[in-house]
Amino acid sequence: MPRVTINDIARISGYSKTSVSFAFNDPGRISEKARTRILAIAEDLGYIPDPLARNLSLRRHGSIGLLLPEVIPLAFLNSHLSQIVQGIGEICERNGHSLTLIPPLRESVQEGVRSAAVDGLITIGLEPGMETVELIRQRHMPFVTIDGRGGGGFPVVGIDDCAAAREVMEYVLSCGHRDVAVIAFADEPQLASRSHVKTQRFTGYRAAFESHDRRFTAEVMVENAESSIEGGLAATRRLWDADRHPTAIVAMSDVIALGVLQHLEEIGVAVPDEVSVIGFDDIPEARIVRPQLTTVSQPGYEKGRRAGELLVNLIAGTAVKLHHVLPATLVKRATCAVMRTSATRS
Amino acid sequence: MPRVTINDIARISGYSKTSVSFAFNDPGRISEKARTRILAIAEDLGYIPDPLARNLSLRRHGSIGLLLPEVIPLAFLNSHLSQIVQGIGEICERNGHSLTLIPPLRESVQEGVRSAAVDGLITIGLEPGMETVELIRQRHMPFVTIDGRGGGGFPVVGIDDCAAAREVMEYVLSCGHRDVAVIAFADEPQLASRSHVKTQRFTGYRAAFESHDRRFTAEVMVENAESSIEGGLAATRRLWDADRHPTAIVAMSDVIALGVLQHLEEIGVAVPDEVSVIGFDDIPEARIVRPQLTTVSQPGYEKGRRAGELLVNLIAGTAVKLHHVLPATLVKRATCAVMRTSATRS
DNA sequence: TTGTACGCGTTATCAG
DNA sequence: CTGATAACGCGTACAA
Repeated sequence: MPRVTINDIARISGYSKTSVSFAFNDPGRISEKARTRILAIAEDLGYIPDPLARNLSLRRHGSIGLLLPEVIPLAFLNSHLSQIVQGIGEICERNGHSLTLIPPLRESVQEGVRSAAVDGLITIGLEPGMETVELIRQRHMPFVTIDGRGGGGFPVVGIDDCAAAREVMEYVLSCGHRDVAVIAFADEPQLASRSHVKTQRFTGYRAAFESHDRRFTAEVMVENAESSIEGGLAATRRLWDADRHPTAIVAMSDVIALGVLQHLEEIGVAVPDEVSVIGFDDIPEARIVRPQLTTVSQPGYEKGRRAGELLVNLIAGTAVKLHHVLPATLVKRATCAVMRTSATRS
Repeated sequence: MPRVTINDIARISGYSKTSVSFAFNDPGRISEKARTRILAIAEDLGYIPDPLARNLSLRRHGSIGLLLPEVIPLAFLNSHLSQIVQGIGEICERNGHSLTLIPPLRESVQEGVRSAAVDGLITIGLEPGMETVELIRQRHMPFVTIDGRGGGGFPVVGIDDCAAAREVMEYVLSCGHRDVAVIAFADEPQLASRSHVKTQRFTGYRAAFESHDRRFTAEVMVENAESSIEGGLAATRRLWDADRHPTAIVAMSDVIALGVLQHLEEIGVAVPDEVSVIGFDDIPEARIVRPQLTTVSQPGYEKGRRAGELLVNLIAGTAVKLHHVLPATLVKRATCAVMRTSATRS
């Protein structure tokens, strides 16, 4: 049995398409008699308006898009994203939207934007001038960026990454650490979704060093890593394989830090006695791991919620504040300790 | 500046809509001259085909739907879902689809199905005869169920929950535990997405008890809980508040078990010395928590992957095998111990 | 209160 | 061989 369309109902009931549509969407505009008859026939044939055609007519999709900078299996390796999704989800629900995850299509983020069937986009780490931004604008599609560079008419939700990074590094330095390693986000070939955050963090680290009369660039070991447990594990392995033994490792994300902890445990290095480890994000796992992870708590859920709210307002044309900076705070748990005054290492 | 449509390009170029469309989608069917001219004008005006209209024409959405039994913030509290999403994501990517998360719309799962703008649905815990199933069928929409009841033409991907539950409980009993508590999934008012799994698990538990010449129903304490850390925490609190102190707690999910561990730690009960705890799923956190969680490892990623593959084949009309049962194995880590032979409790 | 016509991109079918 | 016409699906502004 083929699909039942509005025309079938119109033909069989003897009324026009318009009347059938009104029977469902604007009952007051047709006679009670017509409505009853139409609804009965529709019910009988199991008529469901085709969402495809319905969306075209209404010029809306009923869905909000989350434009991912990387493939889904990779993106969800970081539970911070999961938290953001939860926050966006709360708003979607409230507004009767679904949430469409848009990975790079045929390896191209742009291709994803071109064909995205959504009413608006939440993006990650966009900056004015990027090609992706131009494309979104060309499609006249409302969008919000999480962790991007704001300013102008650019709608952004994020934290002050520079200040947070500085606070972390000040803490590490004040603990007496002299041999510090930073495990940073790897540069992405595609959408450079973390480049702004990365730059901000480095600025913060540098400021901390300078306030201690030290030189970041000359003193600190920097490793790049995929933001995942595996990434943190590999980066730490590279460090030790090259015989570089920092006494403190500052990771740009908790999942990376989790990998660091795992590798250190495997090679028998005690945390925090021999090496301190600090993460960033404060994902749920940070409280589960032992010792509990010292990290920067940033509100992932709230970031998603705000971005969702802002986007919905942008779609409705009622947006007021385009620039949202949420609080982030250093949470001192158990993986960062004051350096012992003995010889730092061999 | 308003949206540029195919009609604008047709009008300005002097060709018809057909030719414009061919210039993009079937270059061989128009002259080189026409193509060049059309493409130039389109480029110039920044023409992007409206995905809304394009989808209607092609009768496809370019998206796969994941029908969630509960609101997004709640659903993602369990990382097992996150793993499933990753698996589905891998397939989406490969086929150029996006992934649409469909929460209950206006508190109704059915409403979500009605308006879902997707080419097919991956659902959770559906069983033949359910209202939701009828609705999906009415929409002529291909679907796959994860953790549902199979048989007939019902496409299912899952594990043997009964056997896995039996194995868990056999192990617990063989460790000498006499006072066992089960923390089960709470019954859902909406889509009963966990009822089949729950039934299967109970059947398995019961079988284990019987093979030990004991009676499950009479002996075991059963608590229901939301599948989240918070849920496990609350259930454990209820147990202890009622002065019921099992020596082994069997949770139906790892997140619940994580909550159990957290509460036991808070009230100073040693795991596994005083109480053993067993989870289900083997989410990444099970290896992060200390002591490491004894649990049933079921392949969340693979479940998603298989479901995605099956759905894509169903959409293409090339599906072969409709019933996929994946392996699940008991992983003995550190939260379940042999009962000491001393008095079990006061 | 109800019907006509339009919008959108693709493609089967037909005309030149 | 090239290019145009018309139909698909629905909702709704506008006309009757």
